[in-house]
Amino acid sequence: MSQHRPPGAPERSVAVPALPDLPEATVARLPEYLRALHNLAENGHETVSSEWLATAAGVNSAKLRKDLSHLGSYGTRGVGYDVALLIDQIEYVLGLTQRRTVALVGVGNLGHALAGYDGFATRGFRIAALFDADPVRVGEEINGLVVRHVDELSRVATEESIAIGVIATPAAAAQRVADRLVAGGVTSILNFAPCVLTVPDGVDVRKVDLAVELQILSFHEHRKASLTALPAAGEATLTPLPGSLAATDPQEAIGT
Amino acid sequence: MSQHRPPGAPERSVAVPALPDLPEATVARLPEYLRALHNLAENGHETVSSEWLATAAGVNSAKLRKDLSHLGSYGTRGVGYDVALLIDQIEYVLGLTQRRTVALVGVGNLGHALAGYDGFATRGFRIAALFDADPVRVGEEINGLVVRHVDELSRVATEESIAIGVIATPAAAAQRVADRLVAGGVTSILNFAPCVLTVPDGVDVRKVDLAVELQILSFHEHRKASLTALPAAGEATLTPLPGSLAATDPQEAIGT
DNA sequence: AAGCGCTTGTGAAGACACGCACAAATCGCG
DNA sequence: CGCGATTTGTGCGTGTCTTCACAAGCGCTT
Ligand SMILES: NC(=O)c1ccc[n+]([C@@H]2O[C@H](COP(=O)([O-])OP(=O)(O)OC[C@H]3O[C@@H](n4cnc5c(N)ncnc54)[C@H](O)[C@@H]3O)[C@@H](O)[C@H]2O)c1
Ligand SMILES: NC(=O)c1ccc[n+]([C@@H]2O[C@H](COP(=O)([O-])OP(=O)(O)OC[C@H]3O[C@@H](n4cnc5c(N)ncnc54)[C@H](O)[C@@H]3O)[C@@H](O)[C@H]2O)c1
Repeated sequence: MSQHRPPGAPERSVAVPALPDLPEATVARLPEYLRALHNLAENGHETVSSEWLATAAGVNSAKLRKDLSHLGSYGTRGVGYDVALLIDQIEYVLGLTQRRTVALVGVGNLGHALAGYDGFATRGFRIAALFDADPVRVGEEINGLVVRHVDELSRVATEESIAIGVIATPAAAAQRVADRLVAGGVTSILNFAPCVLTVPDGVDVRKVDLAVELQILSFHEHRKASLTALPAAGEATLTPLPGSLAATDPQEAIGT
Repeated sequence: MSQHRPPGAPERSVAVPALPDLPEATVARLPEYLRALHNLAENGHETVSSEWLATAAGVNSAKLRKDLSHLGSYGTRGVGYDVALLIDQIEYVLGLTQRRTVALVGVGNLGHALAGYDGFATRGFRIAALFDADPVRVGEEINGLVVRHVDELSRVATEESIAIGVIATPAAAAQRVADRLVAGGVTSILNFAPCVLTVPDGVDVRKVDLAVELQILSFHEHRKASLTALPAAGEATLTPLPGSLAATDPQEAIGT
């Protein structure tokens, strides 16, 4: 995650937009803009105002304009943005002009759903390989791809130039899988297992955790309830230490 | 999302922590701490230092201490935090002392995986109902729950006091489903469909979009590549506007 | 060709988040 | 009983993100 730049490189201003240093918050919103733009393009719109696009993406219009201004000035005052041009710009910046290959590890419950998901293909990615450790699963064909054994992971990742690894194994196996991905030269990982991964510098990890999302929602539920029901002492029947709820997570302990 | 508090209420310091106003960033990290704490508890640890817990949760220790300090002072200087106590505190704040009921709408590819996921139960939630629009799917039994028709959604949501709705339908159907959830009194929604939902004030929506995550990773890949390969003009063979890549998303246009 | 309405791009201010660094507190030991 | 080792809780400087508000630019109309 080192954000340094070699001070020797004199920042030669090529004709290419040359990958400006986008704020991370902006990067996280660009995909949303892109999706909204594709919708507009399908509906035959050729231009769109920041107000419109912002609404479609669910953000403030000033924020959207500032985000887009970081890519360069591709809007026309008094008119708006050219939809097709903007799509190309954002896709270029996001690196979607070359379709990235994805390896999916862990073809269980969730993995099956992901393997069969058409959203990969339609949004710029290609699943190039599936892996699992279960001998029963290895060899199975899903969507035209044969599940390989995870022992082949590093080798295949290198051979097929896998760009992104998706981990859908139990948490206990996730770190091992991540290590193998890294060994295979993968520098981007999307982790669905509820655990923290340790990876070398230069490798990006993003995590999607269903339970985290639900618990955040739960907090707000709790808050809303305590605001409306406080005067009547509604939910405040606290039960300070109600034993232990749930706990025992089958997904083994932290191995450190 | 109105963050106001009635200025009349004199902030009576009850025995209950009384739901402090947590920064949103803190709320988003609490579930991660909770998971790490459960791991520690399973391994028999009774106390933990901020340093340890921070590492396990993948954050800076000062940040962790500040986060926890917002819940009140439950640590002991020179010793650390009592694991069991902290678990109870965080679960209380997150509103997990009462197990929240979840309704899952859209039992397709992804929905099946979610319905069969044990992470709901082990992390404080209970799936109370499944819904789908496809007559073939309605009636199917998954994990002891019968799939109901989505027309029953509002009614059942009210009857069963559903706290959280999870949307796993195609994007084109998501807004309609959200409307029905809201009509049934649901005030928290987790949306897996790639679209923006419009909901009344007081209803919280969180979105999980696989493609967004991948595209963010793609950006960083692109960036890493352009940094290392720039001097040799590696990937910089730009092809400024390479026609249109992919596009045509089968998931219908924005219905506004 | 000038005016007018519309929309972009951005300066500035405020809000929020982060992380260092240290004082205050606690424990264990001699 | 006092001291040193340890760890929490937090004040503060710094940087990032958001939002407002408006000047500058564009095209259309007259
Ligand atoms: N199912 C869901 O809806 C869901 C939702 C959110 C998160 N998750 C998380 O995703 C992960 C997978 O969930 P699931 O429900 O698919 O579990 P699962 O048990 O159905 O599937 C896990 C798969 O990983 C394989 N596996 C185990 N060890 C492996 C290894 N070392 N290398 C390669 N493959 C290995 C197993 O053979 C199995 O096929 C879990 O960490 C879970 O917590 C699941
Ligand atoms: N499959 C994945 O791995 C994956 C990953 C990320 C996001 N998603 C998103 O999740 C959603 C579901 O994906 P999927 O692969 O499960 O699709 P799917 O087509 O397999 O399942 C969709 C289900 O929703 C049902 N449905 C359709 N309209 C409905 C309505 N009005 N009310 C109730 N149910 C309705 C369908 O009958 C079907 O069973 C999509 O929006 C997809 O983009 C899927």
